[in-house]
Amino acid sequence: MKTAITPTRAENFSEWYQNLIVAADLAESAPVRGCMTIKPYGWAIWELMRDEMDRRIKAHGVQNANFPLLIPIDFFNKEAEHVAGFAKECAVVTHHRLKMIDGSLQPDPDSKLTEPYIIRPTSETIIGEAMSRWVQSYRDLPLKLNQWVNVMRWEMRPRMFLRTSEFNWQEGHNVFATHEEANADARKMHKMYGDYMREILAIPSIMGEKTPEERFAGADHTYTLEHIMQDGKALQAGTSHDLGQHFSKSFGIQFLGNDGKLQHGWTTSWGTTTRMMGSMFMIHSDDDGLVLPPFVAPYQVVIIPITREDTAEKLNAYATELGEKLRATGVRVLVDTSDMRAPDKMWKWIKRGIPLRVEIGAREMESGDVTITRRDIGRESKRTIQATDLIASVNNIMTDIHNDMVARVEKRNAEMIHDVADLDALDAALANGEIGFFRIKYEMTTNEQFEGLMEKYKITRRCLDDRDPTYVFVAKSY
RNA sequence: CGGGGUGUAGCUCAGUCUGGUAGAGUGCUUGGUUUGGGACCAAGAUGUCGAAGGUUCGAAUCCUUUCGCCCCGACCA
Repeated sequence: MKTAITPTRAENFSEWYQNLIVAADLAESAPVRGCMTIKPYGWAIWELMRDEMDRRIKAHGVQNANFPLLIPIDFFNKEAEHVAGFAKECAVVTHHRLKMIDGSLQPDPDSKLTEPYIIRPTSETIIGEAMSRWVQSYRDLPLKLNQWVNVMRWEMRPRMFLRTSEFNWQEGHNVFATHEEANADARKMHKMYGDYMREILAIPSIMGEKTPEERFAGADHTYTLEHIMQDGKALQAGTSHDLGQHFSKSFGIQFLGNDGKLQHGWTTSWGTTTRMMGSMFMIHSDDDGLVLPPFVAPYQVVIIPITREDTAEKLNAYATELGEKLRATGVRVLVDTSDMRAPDKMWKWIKRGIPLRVEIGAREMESGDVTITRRDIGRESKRTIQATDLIASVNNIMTDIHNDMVARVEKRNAEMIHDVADLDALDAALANGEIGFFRIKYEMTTNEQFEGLMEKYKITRRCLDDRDPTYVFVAKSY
């Protein structure tokens, strides 16, 4: 059977992924090293994801703000671990003017900045500086801030959506009076992300704490959401950090308690990025292209009139009218009356992952029927129902699709997680070509033998198992 | 930054070794026949051959310089 995407997932997974992005018209690589242009269809998905995430963030009492893109270099210098973590991937702004020199436009040597700026790779430092002024009294706490911005990390190995030099994200930064509150907050945001990914993106996450080796630069605790791709590799899709007092001490975030004593605050930071989109595309899609979870699909339903020359006008009008009735139930509908052949339209929207396709031919227009096909299941789900029944049930169909998608990923995740008794068993499984996550006692991974396996198989510790933190998941990752 | 590739039509690439004035597939436009899971026929448009310099009667092709990108390593939301 011919597939819309070649090669297929089984033939070459990473090439399939690249072609998927292009075929679904989501993004293309930009004329800037490591960067991508997110195209309108891809951005529409991000806007839906962002809007829902933003609602949930605000429901936690967080306020949005916007901090500068450029960060003075000495801000970065204030937290030692943090510098070490990001120094190797920073873009630096050194000049403020261009000049024509020997016929080519170059930074004007006379415009060199006395102190360079770095383009933010993350904003703990510049937000920390602001917080040190904004937090004076215990009455100012908790202070909860978030921003939706782009950041830049000069990554060595870019991949569309998964790792680009520039990416968009939300970064939340909170301050509390006590460590208990801060840690509870980091966990709360972690859980919020997990719920969001399941309820909106139809992705059940592997959730847990990062081991000390894998922690964020400058954090006491890092809570992560790991996703399992169809090829068994891991992808970190979101994190929440308990930063302890590292940043409050580096930046002087201090307040007077109601006991009259001056003390340092306790901060958290938490973020999700456009990488979530990559995860969602990789997890749900198939050899015919994108499969979108209904709640973030820019169009949830596409109506395709199967026209002939003599019926086109009436059928297009009828389809448009049906589209209006469906829209009135709250679903996002596209009526494709464009000047293309019907089969071409079908493939176009299959590749773009629209959850439900509705086809209407001339006879159906007379009988009041429509033919519907679910994208997540494919042609086996094709059936003919009354248009009035579709209108009555379309929202339930969306929920069904979403729930089925969650269940499918949940089943696959379960199959992809393997318990291993010791390092020899892990070695044997990997040598045998087994893919997925391997669950092993954490204490078994803190030795040279494990270092050797990490090297040999390119595996890393993903996170501790929330259900029993003496166990750790290890896997290959993106 | 080390090792290996590559740059030619919107896209994917052939042509370079052996110099002779620009090609294929796909996409695009038009016309006709088609139309419920990727149609067919015909006609047509599209190029500073990454850039600069050199050799030559003549350069995509040979030489020199230079720039970009891709893959493998270190890094990572």
